[in-house]
Amino acid sequence: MSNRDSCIVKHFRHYHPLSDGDRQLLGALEKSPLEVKAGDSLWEERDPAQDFFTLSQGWAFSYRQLEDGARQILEVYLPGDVIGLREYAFHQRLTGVQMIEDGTICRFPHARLTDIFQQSTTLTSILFAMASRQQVLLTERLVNLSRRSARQKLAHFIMEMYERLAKTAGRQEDHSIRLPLSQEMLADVLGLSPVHVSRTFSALDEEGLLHRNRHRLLLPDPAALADAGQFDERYLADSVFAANDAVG
Amino acid sequence: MSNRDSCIVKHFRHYHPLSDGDRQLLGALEKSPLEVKAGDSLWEERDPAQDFFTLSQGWAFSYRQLEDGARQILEVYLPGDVIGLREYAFHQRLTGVQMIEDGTICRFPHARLTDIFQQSTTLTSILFAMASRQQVLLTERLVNLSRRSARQKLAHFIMEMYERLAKTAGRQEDHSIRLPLSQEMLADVLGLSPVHVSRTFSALDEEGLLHRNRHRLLLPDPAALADAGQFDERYLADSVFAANDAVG
DNA sequence: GGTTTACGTTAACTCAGGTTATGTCGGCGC
DNA sequence: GCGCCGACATAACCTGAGTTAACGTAAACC
Repeated sequence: MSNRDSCIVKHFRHYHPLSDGDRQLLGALEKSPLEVKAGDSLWEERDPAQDFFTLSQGWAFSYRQLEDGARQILEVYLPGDVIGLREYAFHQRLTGVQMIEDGTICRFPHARLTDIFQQSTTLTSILFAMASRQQVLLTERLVNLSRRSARQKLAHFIMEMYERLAKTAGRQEDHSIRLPLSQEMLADVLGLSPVHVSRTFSALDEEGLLHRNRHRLLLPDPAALADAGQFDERYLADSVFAANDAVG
Repeated sequence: MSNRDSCIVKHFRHYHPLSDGDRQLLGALEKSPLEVKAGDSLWEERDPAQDFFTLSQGWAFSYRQLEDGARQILEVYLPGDVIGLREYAFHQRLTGVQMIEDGTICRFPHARLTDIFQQSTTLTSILFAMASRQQVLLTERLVNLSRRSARQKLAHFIMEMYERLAKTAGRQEDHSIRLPLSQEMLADVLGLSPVHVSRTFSALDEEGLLHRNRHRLLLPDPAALADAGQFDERYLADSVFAANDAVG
């Protein structure tokens, strides 16, 4: 509860109240926070997989590099997200992770997850809820990639970021968000070419659904943008309470 | 150990040896096996989410229905797979699930998962490994959908099924598999039109990479097909041992 | 045994988005 | 101020896959 709480503890508390024992257990498992720079790689594909990270500050993304040089960005991580759950059952990393901006991360050793399983049902439930949530985010991204037009893809992704940021960082009065992704990164998220991302941005801008100023995006009418992207926020419905119910 | 073991117990044992206590815990949680018909729906989007199923016999798939009528198939489940982990942290189903063939399923109440967390670290680890594996499968499908040509998509999906079937049902001498999906379903898996699935099948057939006879597929040279689909089986690397390491 | 129905095939045409190439703008070192 | 560099914009052209529609085929039903 004090401000000596680590970033891991803070994040887990965001999901569910923790007992002192839970807090100590989490604290004991983590190594000291690590400062990282924009562009730094947390790991690359095929690296040995032996820990998780929590992202305390800054943005990151995970990606797959294809044989033909294309890169697919799989997930964008915001402060508070846990990174690396995907590879729990694997010895090797299957995806790389890089920082988008300078930030702070906390290491969380893989092998000792069992300590948590043994000692705290609450923490176990939270971890399970996090894994569930990530699978749901990935599912939505998959649908977005396979079945929607460029216009819908972009509108949908921006709405997702808008809502996720609202939950962690609060909402701006002017309905604006800061999205520190280059158009090349957006293309790699959305499965488009950078050129077409630019075209699509211009189209949305002309329609008045979206205005850009460098990395700041203004959404004059979020509901209209959501509509343009077939965005249905149910998949972001906070996962805390369902997990709580199971615990309670 | 006896043939009185339920299908859930069988499946979990496939991941990791279970103590008698673990077996009893699993057995106590499940309801009786349920016979289901091809086309039966296990649930639909927006249904309340309160249990998992294990698939004992038959194939199933999960899907999302889009506003414009398109359907995206997210995952194909084979006998032994656990269905519904995705919605652990949600109150509502976000995807539907239907049977592809007649089969048998076992219900596994959602709310009581906590009993497992409290009583068995082994079972908890297995469940976590299953969730990790599903996220990895989904990741690969996402890459397949967003970054590969129709030819690569089809080749890749068939290779995935070939390898997954090899693990559960063993390998045929003639390198053939039974794939009970209509071309319409394949289209909905791969984000293609049924027409183009047909064209692509014909092209692979002419190249000698694949021969079809109704639902039976013959792969004269699996390595060549894998190559055509940029298929790298690392993402199917059996997840049991990594989880075991954590337990041990 | 003939009709129905579901599933697959083939061909002609269309179009969203990729590709390539060139242009613009803001920041930065000198 | 000048030139460089990275990020974005715009335009012309190309292509893979969607769409539509007509036709085959095979199990299924009376």
